[in-house]
Amino acid sequence: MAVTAQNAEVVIDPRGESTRTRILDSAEYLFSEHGVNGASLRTVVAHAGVNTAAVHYHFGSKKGLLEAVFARRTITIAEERLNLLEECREGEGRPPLLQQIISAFLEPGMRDATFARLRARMAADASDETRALMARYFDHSSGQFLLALAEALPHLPPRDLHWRFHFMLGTMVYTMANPRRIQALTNNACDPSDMEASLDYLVPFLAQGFEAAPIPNAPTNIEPMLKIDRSKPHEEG
Amino acid sequence: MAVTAQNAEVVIDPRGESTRTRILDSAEYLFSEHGVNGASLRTVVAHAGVNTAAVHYHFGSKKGLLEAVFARRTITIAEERLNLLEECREGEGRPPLLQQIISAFLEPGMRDATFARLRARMAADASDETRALMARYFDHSSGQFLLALAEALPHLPPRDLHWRFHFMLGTMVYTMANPRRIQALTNNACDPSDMEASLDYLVPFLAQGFEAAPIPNAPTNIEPMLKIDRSKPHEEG
DNA sequence: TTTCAGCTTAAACAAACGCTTGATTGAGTC
DNA sequence: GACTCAATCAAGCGTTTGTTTAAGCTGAAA
Repeated sequence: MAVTAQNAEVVIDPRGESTRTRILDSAEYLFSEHGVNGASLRTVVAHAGVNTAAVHYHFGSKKGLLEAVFARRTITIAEERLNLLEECREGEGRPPLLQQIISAFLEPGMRDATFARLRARMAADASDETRALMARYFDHSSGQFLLALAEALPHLPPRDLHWRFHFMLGTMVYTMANPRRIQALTNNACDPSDMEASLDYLVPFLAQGFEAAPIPNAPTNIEPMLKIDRSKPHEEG
Repeated sequence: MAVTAQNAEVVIDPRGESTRTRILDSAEYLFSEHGVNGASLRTVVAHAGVNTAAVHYHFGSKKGLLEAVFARRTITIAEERLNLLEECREGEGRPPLLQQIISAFLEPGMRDATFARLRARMAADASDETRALMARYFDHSSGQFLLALAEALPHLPPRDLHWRFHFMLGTMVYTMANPRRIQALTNNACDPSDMEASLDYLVPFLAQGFEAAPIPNAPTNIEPMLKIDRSKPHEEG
């Protein structure tokens, strides 16, 4: 617990640390609200109440700041995903239920609506750099969940499984990105910023989709293999 | 008919029209590749081989250029959607099949991969302006498809229907936006730029999801109504 | 008290941004 | 042949971008 503002300015280094986290908080908010290109460093430092050079002192560059924003939330998301997946396995029946796996994958990433929106923006920005950044932090847990899903759906060919995993990412990202659009479309009846309610509708929808029959005709060539089981969750850069 | 340049440069005004469409083509490509903020007017005019002032002469501003890019493709997409929906109704059984409706909704928007990517980018950019632009061009056809879906799924409460329609938009947009990510995840086995193959996997997945049982507990209040049936597909601005 | 690294500051840098200007071109009209 | 006018051009407008500089401040160690 910490006290703030007028009195004590929290625990550790009251100067450096508060500036750092204030920059991170402001950047996370403004990047998610206006996009990384759309939010300038000057608006970030104005929002954080710090100097322009502080960004470059602490993070080196705007790109470094983005990676720091991303890393701060992503590492815990990936950890919580794997923890929840572990709980699924320990639960009642040995092969975990499909809905449990899906929920374990989605829930940690949807708790924080602000960061979720930033992720959605970055997912839409298909540049090589951004894709590499996201892959670096998410590929491991994605691979683990592909394994778990394959276990829960043993009859499903890997090709179909991969497509449907991709579709699941899409619904998740879009729901995170666009709370307002569905609200407008439904006269404010559906509120995706209520993440719990979103999951109530999203998880059964996805589970049902995953359980659809495989697509019969293989148009071109043979099925691919799963590409997974790299031991390190991510590596610093 | 007019003749120009070396031989014949096609039909109408050989000066104005080719410049206009060259700007539109370059802007569509560069906006979709680097984002609207990420692609400057200077790179657009350099790619198009025209002068900077030509953009402002023909489109007024960068925002006007974006809207022109958007309008050119969107109007035909909305038309083709409604045509395909009409064909669904005329087909065999009177109540059109769920998969037919979904396919009619998705297919026209996924033919052009470049513009599809731009749409995905704009969908992730949740600014009021962008959302208003997309709503202006798409709300009518979306409303019609919500009606058709409600007809095909008479047992499904509107609330569930709206959520699932939202999820459908998500998978569509994400699949359009991120061809490379699923390719990397599956060792190039899944290629979303092959739109026909994408649809083969996407439509049954979504149809199955739509047919899931309704979510039982209504957490807060009463179901909303459908908000549709505005006669004009869009109005110029 | 002096020293010194850690951190913050105001000010400025070159480059890139969207947009405007005034002159120039060339086909159509009288 | 003079005139009109949409269309294009080179050049530059003022502003904002990410980044750097050099000086100043602060709190703890010596």
